[in-house]
Amino acid sequence: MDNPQIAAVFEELAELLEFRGENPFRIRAYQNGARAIRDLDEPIREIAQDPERDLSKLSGIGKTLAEKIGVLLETGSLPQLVELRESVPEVVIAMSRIPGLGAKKAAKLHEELDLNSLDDLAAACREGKVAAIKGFGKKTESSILDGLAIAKAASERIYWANADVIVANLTEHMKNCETISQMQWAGSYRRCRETVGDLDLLAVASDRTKAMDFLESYPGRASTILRGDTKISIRVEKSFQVDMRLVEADQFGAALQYFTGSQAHNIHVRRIAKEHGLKVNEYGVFRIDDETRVAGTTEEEVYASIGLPVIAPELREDRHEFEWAANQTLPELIEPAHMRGDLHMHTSATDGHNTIREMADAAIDRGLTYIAITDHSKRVTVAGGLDEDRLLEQWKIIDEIRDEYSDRLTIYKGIECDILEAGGMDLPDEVLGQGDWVLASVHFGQKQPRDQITDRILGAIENPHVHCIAHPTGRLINRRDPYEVDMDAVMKAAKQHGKFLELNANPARLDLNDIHLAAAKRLEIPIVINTDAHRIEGLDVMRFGILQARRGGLTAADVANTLDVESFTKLRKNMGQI
DNA sequence: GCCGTTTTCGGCCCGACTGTTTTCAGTCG
Repeated sequence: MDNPQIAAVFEELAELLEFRGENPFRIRAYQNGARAIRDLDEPIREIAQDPERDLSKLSGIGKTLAEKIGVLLETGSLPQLVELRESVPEVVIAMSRIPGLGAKKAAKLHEELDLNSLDDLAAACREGKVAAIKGFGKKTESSILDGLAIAKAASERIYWANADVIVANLTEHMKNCETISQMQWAGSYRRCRETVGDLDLLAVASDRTKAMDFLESYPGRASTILRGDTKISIRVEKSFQVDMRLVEADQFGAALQYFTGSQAHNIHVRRIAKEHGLKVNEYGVFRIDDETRVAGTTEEEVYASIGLPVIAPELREDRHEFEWAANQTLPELIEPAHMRGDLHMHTSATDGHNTIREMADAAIDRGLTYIAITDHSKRVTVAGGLDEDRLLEQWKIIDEIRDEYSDRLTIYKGIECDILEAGGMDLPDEVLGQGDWVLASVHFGQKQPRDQITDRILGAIENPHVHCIAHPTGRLINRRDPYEVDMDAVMKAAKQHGKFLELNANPARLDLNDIHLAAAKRLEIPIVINTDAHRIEGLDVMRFGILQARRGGLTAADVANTLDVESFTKLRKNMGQI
């Protein structure tokens, strides 16, 4: 089992224990353990096998969890989990996913009414059986019915890029609200997570009622979920939740810090604050002994009050950021202005929509100084992939137009060559050897077992004509799981053979993920961030890749295509690629 | 279940909102 799989076991364990009414701190210990393992940038198996190291020394892992990890690594399962699964009916778990119902209420409903499905629950609500239970009432009953209707859509996290569009529209609307003097988006949107579950808007308003009315007048509003004195929640576009919190101007920094999260990061902030004799909440920072307020207007103040510099929102996951902040070693994260090249794009020769010249001109418009043209190889028949002859023909064209671009843009002769199902590359070595830049990628046989697909990718890495693995895990967020590939083995091989790994900037892909990126950084494997553009506008997704890189803690120095052409060439020479 | 320059026991972040309650539990973030 790998880190995510082990983390998933403890997450499920925590969830099931909640239904059993276990000690909430014990539940949280399992959740913390799961997070610690998921966030680890090295394989937990290696730590377990290293006689010099001790799993229980990891933060959040104690004696009990270390033992259970051992069992999982050895046997692949945990008897405790099997038992718990049998004791908690699936329908109870399904019920707890309905907004407003948690573990306690779901368990109570199941206990009082004989329910076998969500349909049974809906029927019970309509018959008034739910309202008759002690602790439940008419309103709960109707909100369960509402919740059932939207449960599926409401639980779906959307791509950051799509949330960004909603944010832009709502910002445009709210800008016209005269009573609001200050506003900012917080939450996972501000932390630039690859997906966003809801949006948090923070605002200072002289008239809160008017500000809430104004939000409710947003044309895209579908409904209002709740409205109190300081907080309102609405749904936009049928199901997506948007919260607005109204705070005083001198609380803005504390509120921004608080609502940006993550929850784990905030818990850590408050723990440090306690050690300083301080209490942090969304209204400010206060001395515990006499309630004196010491900070709150800006985020800088809040962090400074506990002796830390401001931490970039992308890093606020309680991974390494507190250690870095304390040591003054927070990374200077990569920014869009750092990018010089884009080494993965398609043209109308295969499934792209623009010509080489159009892509080149668009790249120049975007401030790039080098690109690689990387159309598909012949195996990708649906895309009209290039065979040997057509590829050599395309490279001849690139040779011909290179001179006229030479003072502005270097154009590399590239290919996105498929790694075949049975292993091996889709084009012969003597052809690949004539190009400048060879991406290798998996498009077929994605569901192969772990060993098989890992071997295919390792084979590509060992091929001297391959320079980079494109979209190394193949996942499509919310739509397709990653290959069962052993990423640790891929990274070690990439390091050993001097190959790049791609961070694919397409908002549906974004592989590598933040944990992979942190691991690559630790192993000093150079990353390239590529757009995989299929048309001119596709070049603009670069910024999504950069946000993902920031979440991995990458600086410009960790990303090879921030280098100018000369330095990039020098790096490749040092890696033995040319 | 985890953790420790006050602690190996006794804590564990903190508050808003809701619904069903007469003072609070559950849920959410």
